[in-house]
Parts: sequence; structure tokens; C-alpha cells
Amino acid sequence: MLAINGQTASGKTAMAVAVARLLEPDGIRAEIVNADSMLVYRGMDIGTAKPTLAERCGVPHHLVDIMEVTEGATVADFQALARATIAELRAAGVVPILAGGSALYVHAILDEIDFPGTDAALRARLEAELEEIGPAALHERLTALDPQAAAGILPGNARRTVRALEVIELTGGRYTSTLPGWNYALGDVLQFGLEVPRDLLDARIEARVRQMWADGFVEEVRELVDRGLREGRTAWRALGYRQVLAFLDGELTEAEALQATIAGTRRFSRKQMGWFRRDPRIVWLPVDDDAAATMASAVRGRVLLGS
RNA sequence: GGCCAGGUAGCUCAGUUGGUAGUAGCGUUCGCCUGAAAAGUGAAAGGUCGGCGGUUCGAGCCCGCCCCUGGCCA
Repeated sequence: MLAINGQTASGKTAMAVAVARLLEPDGIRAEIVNADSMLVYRGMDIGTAKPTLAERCGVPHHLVDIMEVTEGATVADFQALARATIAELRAAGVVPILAGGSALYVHAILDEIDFPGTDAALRARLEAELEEIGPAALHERLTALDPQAAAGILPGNARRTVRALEVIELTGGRYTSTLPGWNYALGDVLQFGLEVPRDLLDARIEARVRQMWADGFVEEVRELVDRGLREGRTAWRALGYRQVLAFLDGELTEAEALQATIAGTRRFSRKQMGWFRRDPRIVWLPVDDDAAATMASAVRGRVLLGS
């Protein structure tokens, strides 16, 4: 399979479609598996830069529009869904193209990561306790139960502390507070990264956010509020959506919300880059016409070798 | 040309009675990250305080001249 990684606004989506189309004449079918945490929500279109049907050029996209904004996608769910989809495609002789910028999702799909279970009631209880006694006290409890795990989590990080306590209570065992390394769980993976110079990327981010506003982003958020956007756990925190909600609540002016979205997206792109840069298996390509051709021929090579 | 207000970190600014500058915000860089990840969290770097001279044991703070910016009046 082919994995295309890169920062937001780097052109992953268009690139994935281009590669699939280049493979078509050779009789190689390729379909896209989304690895972008926010593209899964129905109705979140403008603000997530979700590819339109026209932009998809007839290439099927999987794991897009599979949830309501009131639901919450999680890494573990996504890992299972994506792996099942990839297996199905492969069984049908289709080359999956994993495209997306959610680094943890990509990591969880491609590599060996096992997620211990979860329990809604237990978690609710821990979160209530967090409200009551604060993160530091909770972290102290974790230190008593599992010093090693606690050492890997900073006291101010309430979220990770709660999760660690949840896993410990649930499994009776320990919690691993470090992320596993780069070990493919799936065979036959080709990973490419799209490289875009920083100032160009920044300019593209700004242009894209402004275009979102011009395309009716604020209206989209208003409609999603009616569909329960605020009730969800994850969707409303998406970049841009959160800022528009702040505008609708009167906490920001519309201009401030737009600026905050641009700045936040820039920050996010840096964060993504930090993550992908650490993955030594990614082959970096500048974004141009040759990139799609390079990836397509890499796929052909694998296919011809029969692997 | 005259008057007023300013020139301090990449940007916006703090800086109390003169004692070799700020836990500042944003930005930048770097790190952590296992069921919220477009999320969460930690750290670091960065300033010849517009220039020159003076007063002083000591000046971002006081004095003089000059340069620059904005505003008002001519």
C-alpha cells in the first residue's frame, strides 16, 4: 500500500487522487483511505477542506463522512476501521492509498500499537474526580500506583493522567506511557511525505482559510450547531470550528476568529511536521508534477514484483 | 518650521523613587504524546533598552544635541 503524509494544505488529497489516476491506465486500481481525524464527520466540509466529489475524480474515498458530529471518533476505533478497510481493498486486488495528516492515526494504522480498552463509566468517574481534586493530586495517585507510568507523564497533563488511571483500573496492570517505535504491523508499505517550503505553506494556509470564509464556513458551523456540534466530544474542537463557535458566542469578532484560525492552522502544521519528520521511513518529495509520477511508479514496481 | 507623543525580544508592549531589563502576550525553536490527536502538555532561545555625549559610584529611567515614526499647528 501507499501512504502519503504531509502537513495540512500540502496537497496530500490532490496528490492521492493524481496517483490513483496515473495507475488506472496500467490496470492497477487504487482507492483512498482517509487518515484525517476530522474528515470522518458528516457536514464538516468547508472547514476541513474535505475533497468535493469533483475533486475526487471518481476515485473512491473510504472513512470519510462516517460519523455524526455528536459522535466521537477515537484512535482505536479508527485503527480498527482503517485496517479492516485496507484488508478488504487488498483482498479485492485494490491498492489502498492512505492519505491524511493525523500523525497518530497514521502511526496507529501502520504500526504495531495496541490500545488497552476503555470504560465510559470509569472514565466519567475519573473526570469528575479531576474536577474535584485537580490534576496534581490525580498525578500523585498515579505515582503511587505506577511510578514508571507517572514519570512519563507531566503532572500538569490531566488528560494523560486520567487515561493512565483508567487503564490501570481496567486491566489491573500497568500503563505504558511511551509510544512504541516504528514497526510496521502491515506488510508492503511505501510511505511518502510531501515537502512544501514553509513560507509557501504559510501563504497557502492563509489563502485557504480566507477561502473557507468566502465559501460560507460560518454558515456551515451554524448548521452543525443545530445538528449537535456542541454536544460532541471531539468535532467541535476542530481547527476553525472552535474559533467560529467562539465568534458565534461573542467571544471573538469574526475577523479575530479568522485570524485565530490562520494562526492555529500554522501552528498545527508545525506540529504535524515535527511528528512526520521523526519517522525515518518516509521518503520526502517536493510537491510537483513529478511527485505523483514518482509515487505511481513506486507502486508499479511493487505490483510488478508481485509483493 | 513649531508643538506634543513615542522609539526596550521577530511583533505588540511592561519597566514602580536612577542600582547592569520582563514568570508578559503572540511568534520562533525543541521535547513529550497509546481510546479527545485539527486534541493535550512541557521547556528553551532571543535585547549593544534609536545614536552620540554629559551628570552620577552607577542611567532604559535625569540633561543636551542628533536621527526616525505618528499626531496636531503653521
